[in-house]
Amino acid sequence: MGVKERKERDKLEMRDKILQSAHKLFLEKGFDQISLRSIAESIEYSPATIYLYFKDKNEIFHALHQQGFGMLNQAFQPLTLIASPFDRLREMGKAYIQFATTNPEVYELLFIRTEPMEHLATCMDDQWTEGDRAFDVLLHTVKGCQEQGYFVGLDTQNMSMLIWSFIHGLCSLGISKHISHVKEARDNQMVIDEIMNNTYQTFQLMLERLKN
Amino acid sequence: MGVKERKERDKLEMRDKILQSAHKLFLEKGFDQISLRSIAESIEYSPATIYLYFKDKNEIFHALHQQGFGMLNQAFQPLTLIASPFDRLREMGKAYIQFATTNPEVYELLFIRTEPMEHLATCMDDQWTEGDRAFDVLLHTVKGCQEQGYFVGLDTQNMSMLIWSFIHGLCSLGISKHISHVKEARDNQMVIDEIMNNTYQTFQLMLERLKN
DNA sequence: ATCTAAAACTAAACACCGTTTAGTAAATTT
DNA sequence: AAATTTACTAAACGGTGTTTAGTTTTAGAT
Repeated sequence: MGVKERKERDKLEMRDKILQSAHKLFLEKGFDQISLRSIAESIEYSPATIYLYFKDKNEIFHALHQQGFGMLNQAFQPLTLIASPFDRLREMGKAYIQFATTNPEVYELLFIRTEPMEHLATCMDDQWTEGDRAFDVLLHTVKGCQEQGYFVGLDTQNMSMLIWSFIHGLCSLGISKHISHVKEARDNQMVIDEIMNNTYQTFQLMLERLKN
Repeated sequence: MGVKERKERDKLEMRDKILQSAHKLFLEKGFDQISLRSIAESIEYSPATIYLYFKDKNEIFHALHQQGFGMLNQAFQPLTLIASPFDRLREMGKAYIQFATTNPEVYELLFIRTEPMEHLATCMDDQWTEGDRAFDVLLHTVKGCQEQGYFVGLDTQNMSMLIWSFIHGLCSLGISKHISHVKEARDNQMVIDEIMNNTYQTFQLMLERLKN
C-alpha cells in the first residue's frame, strides 16, 4: 500500500515546486520583489497553501539558503584535488569570486542578507554548520600554506579570517553598487569585474611576498 | 517682509524633524521596522504630510545616507593631522572599524543596503561624490606609504581597493551574524569585537612586512 | 475687516504585503 | 456508503507605501 509513500513524495514535490518558483522569482525580479502571493500565483495555488508546506516566509529563505550553500560547496568540490595548498588557496578565491559574480542574488542571500541568519538563531539545531565546514576548509588550506613557508608567525585563524574578509568585502562591493571612484563603473559590469580581478591579483601578489 | 524667509526656514525645520525622527526610529527599531506611518506618528502629523517634504521613502533614506557620510567624514577629520602615511593608514582602519561597530545601522545604510544607491543611480546629479572623496583620501595615503617604501611595485589603486575591501568585509561580517566558526561568537558581541581586532592586527602585521 | 488665492495639512482610499481563520471539496479509511 | 482525515482556498486582519480629493489655515490685496 504505497499511498502513504506517494503522499510523502507529493509533499516533497510541492515543497520543491515552491522553492523552485521562489528561486526563479528572486533571480528574475530581485530580492524584495518576491512575495508569497507572487510565488503562489506562479505555481497556481492560493497563498494560504504555501503555509501548509512552510511555517513562514523565513523558512522559505532558509531553505533557499541551504540550497545556495549546496551550490557553493559544489563549486569548491573540484578544488580539493589541487595538491599545493597555495595554489588551492588561489583557486578557492577565484572560485568564490566567480560564484559571487555569476550568482549575485544567491551570494547576497548567503552572506549579506541577515534574514535567514536571524531565523536560524532562533532555531536550536545548528544548521549553519555548512558555513563552519567551509571555514574549516579554508583554515586547513591556510595551515597547509604555513607548512610550506607562507604566513609564518601569523595566527592561522586570524589569517583565514583576513582572507575571508578580503574576499567577502571585494565581492560585496562588487555586487552592490558601492564601487565608485571610477565613474565608468557605475553601471558597467565589465568595468566592475575588471576592478575585482585586478584587486584580487594584487592580493595574490601580496600573499606571494609573504613567503619565508 | 521676512515671511517668505520664515516659511523657508519652517520647511527646512520640518524636513529636519522628519529626518531626525527617522534616524531615531531606525536606531531604535532597526531598518525594516521604520515605516512612513511610524515616522508620521512620532512627529504627530499624518503620513501624507511627509510627501510634501520628500518625494518618497527612498529620498528619506538618501538624506540619511548623506547625513551618515557626514558622520563618517567627521570621524576621519582628526586623522589628517597624522604626518606618517603608514600610521595614518593604520588609524584610518581603526577609525573605520570603530565607526562601523558603534554605528552598525548607519554603516549598514552607507555600505551594505542598496536602496539609496539605486535611488542615486536614477538621479542625474552625482551626489555620491562624498564616497569618491573618501576613497581619494585613501588613495593619497596609500601613495604616501609607497613613497616611504611600502607596497612597492603594487598599483596604488588596486592596493587601495584591496585595503577597503578587507576592512569593509571585516566590518560587514562583524555587523551581520555571519561570523560563525566560533560558536561563542554567535550572540556575544565582545567575542566578535575581539575577532575583528585580532584580524585587523594580523592585517597590520602583513602590511608591515611589505616594506622594501 | 473682508475677500481671495495660495499653502499646509489630512481622511480616505488604493493596491500591495505576510499571515490566520473558518470553511469547503477531495481523497482515504472504515 | 459513511466517516474521517487531508488538501485546499476565500476572506479577512493588520500592516505597508503612495495618491487623491477635499478641508483648514495662512497671506496678501482690496
